[in-house]
Amino acid sequence: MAKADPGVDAILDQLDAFLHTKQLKLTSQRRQIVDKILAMPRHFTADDLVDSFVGERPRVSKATVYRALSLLAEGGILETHDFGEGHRLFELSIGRSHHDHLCCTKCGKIIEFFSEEMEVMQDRIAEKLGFHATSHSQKIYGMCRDCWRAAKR
Amino acid sequence: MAKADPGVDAILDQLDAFLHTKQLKLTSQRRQIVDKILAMPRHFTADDLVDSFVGERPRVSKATVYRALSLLAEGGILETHDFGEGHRLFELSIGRSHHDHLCCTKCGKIIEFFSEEMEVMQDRIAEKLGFHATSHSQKIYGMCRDCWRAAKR
DNA sequence: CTGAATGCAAAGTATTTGCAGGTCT
DNA sequence: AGACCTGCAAATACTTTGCATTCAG
Repeated sequence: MAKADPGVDAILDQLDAFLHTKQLKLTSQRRQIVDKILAMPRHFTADDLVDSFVGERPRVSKATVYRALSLLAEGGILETHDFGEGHRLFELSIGRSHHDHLCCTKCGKIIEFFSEEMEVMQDRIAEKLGFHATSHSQKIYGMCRDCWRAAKR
Repeated sequence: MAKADPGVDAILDQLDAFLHTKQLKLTSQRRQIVDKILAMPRHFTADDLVDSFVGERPRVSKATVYRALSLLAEGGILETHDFGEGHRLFELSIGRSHHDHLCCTKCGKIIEFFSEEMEVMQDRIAEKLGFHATSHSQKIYGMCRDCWRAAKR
């Protein structure tokens, strides 16, 4: 299953390349994990991924999932987010352009956005402060349209 | 001790006001916690605060510290940050204007910055997406001047 | 073949909670 | 008096680790 998933090859290629640089191996479990990630919603937790293996034939253990997620993040295949809910969220970064997030504190909905102007401004600020920036994370918290409407009445 | 700390009264006032709105009480432990917070570095963890009570005469328990920190955050006296190290950092927000952070991924140093332009832009983005924004958090990760210099050679 | 990876369960962290007794207002 | 608070220890939630066995290159 998940044999024609768009991007699976590109991801495995990048993973393999990364693993080679660290003399690590592309195991069947790591392949399975990549497959599963493609079937996950945009943002998922380590536990979501672990759960997706319950009752599977070649089961992958929790420890392996956690270890793989760290590697994937280190290799730039996944990005991690912390929306302050006590656990990390992962998001596939390959084939997706950089973006930031609006988080509804009421219903938990997450909306993505991107602003070139903002990116430029961030670089300028970092530079001015003698900082060599490599990434950034920006979150705007509040209420989405629906929750706001519901709260106002 | 900590009797002439600048701001302690302002903070206790705001805390007391907040507690009243929720019919809660300003206990001696909560006062002690506020005192200790004033003696903490800019960013501190719940555990730092718990530790600051070891061997004190009227000791304050871990549970109480955690409960108080939640209240203080809820009342807008503290702000919480998550720099992805597995624990929350707290920061006094009273008497301090809003700001964002540059985080050095090498040495852990945190530099604050503020940009009016950026604030305006964030509001504009939220509005355009039908979002009622209440706060935001922006972090730029990278290397500070010193670490960058050390890494280049 | 050999170093790396896996599964399992146990160990850690960080934080929360139940409860009996103590304390503000 | 009565609602709220506290300390304690036990419970949670998430993540990491030790170790014997299995596997990829």
